[in-house]
Amino acid sequence: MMKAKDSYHHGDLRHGIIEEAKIWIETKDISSLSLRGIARRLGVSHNAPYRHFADKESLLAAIAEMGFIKLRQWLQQVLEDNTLTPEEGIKALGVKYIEYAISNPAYYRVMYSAYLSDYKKYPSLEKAAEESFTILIETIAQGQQAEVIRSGDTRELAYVCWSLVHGVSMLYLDRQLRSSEMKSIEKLAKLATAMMIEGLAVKK
Amino acid sequence: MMKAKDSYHHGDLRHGIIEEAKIWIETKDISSLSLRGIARRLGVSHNAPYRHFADKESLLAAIAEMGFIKLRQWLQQVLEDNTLTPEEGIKALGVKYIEYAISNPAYYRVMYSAYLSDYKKYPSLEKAAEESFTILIETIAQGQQAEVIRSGDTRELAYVCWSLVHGVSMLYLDRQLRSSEMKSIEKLAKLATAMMIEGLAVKK
DNA sequence: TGGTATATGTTGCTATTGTCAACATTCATC
DNA sequence: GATGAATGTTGACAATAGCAACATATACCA
Repeated sequence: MMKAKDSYHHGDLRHGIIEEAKIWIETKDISSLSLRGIARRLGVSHNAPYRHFADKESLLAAIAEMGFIKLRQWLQQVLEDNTLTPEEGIKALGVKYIEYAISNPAYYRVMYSAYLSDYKKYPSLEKAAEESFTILIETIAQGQQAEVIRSGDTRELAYVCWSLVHGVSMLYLDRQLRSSEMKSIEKLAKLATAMMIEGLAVKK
Repeated sequence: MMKAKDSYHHGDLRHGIIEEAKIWIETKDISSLSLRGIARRLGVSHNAPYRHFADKESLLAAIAEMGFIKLRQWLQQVLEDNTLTPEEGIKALGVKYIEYAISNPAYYRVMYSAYLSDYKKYPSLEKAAEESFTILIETIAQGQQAEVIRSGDTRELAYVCWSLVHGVSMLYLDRQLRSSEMKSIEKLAKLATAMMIEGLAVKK
């Protein structure tokens, strides 16, 4: 199924639309994204995208879903290193999470933008989001079993961790962190996760 | 300057627009917000809002600015209690911040939505945002002077705290925290700030 | 091989929106 | 009471989302 130029059919329009949307969001911004604009860039009629996405929100949902799947893959990489202690694992997950957001701004913006009002309308998106979150939950649970992470509602602890790395990511992407510190976003990520671990640790 | 019904002039249209926009964002969502819709609801011509706001983004900027001013007021209330230790103060600030976000979803959404692409276009907004952040910075600095908060770049520590409470707030507003836990958002806020304090504390 | 259902793309249309320009009315001030 | 400024209105234009009807290519089957 090759892309055939000048042919009636595009070849892989669905994929092309998603890629173009990602570029748009990265270079311009998400609020100006338009299906017609994307169609224009792809040299396709203004209604062609509707053969692949029910509406604009469905396109965003598809992108978000891919974003969560990719996020999970990134986080999974961290777990492949079996030499890490539970604390190191959680810290590494946090840093990796922030790295992901920064490296994939378009994905991350769509995943957590208010443009996707109702997650529940897209079950596969919800599933992908939950699956990436599961990695964090399980890692924390392991730490609790090893008695290096404080006991208590695992999901709640995971929410706190998630909130922290999500906050860092969003503030960074929204350019709320002063430019001088932008260079040291990695440093901030490490500081944040290090502090998080201290809050997670069992009291001695 | 009373609101005069059936008169040519509205009375206080600027204020009315902002209030109506807030209601819209709370009941519907920010992406569907339209100036014409607001004008319609206020029984005013579709272009009347342009006498008060240069464009749609300017309206959002005005709302965001008010949001930051109000946030600062909320946080300031915490500081008025002189009996708090630095740690308690920081914890209370964090909880108050989250309470603010939850109690004022429309404000908070606008303050941190991607719809306001360029903060720098609105200097007074930037100033209001920085001023509310200053409260956190100064409180942490005091804790450092009292040697109960770890030393290091104060602004960076403040960024971590801000990220955490921002993350909790955004995830809550975006309904990413499971409904069963939604009731206990206050509990989550307390847990998060308590963990944060442990990460901030000086090592013993 | 040829024919047909289906997937994919196009054209044309309507309703809505943001925003501009020109005009109307009221208010505030001298 | 007159006049300039503030505020509101009317009418226009371009862009957009999304629907319906139509066109073309593709896949699959007899």
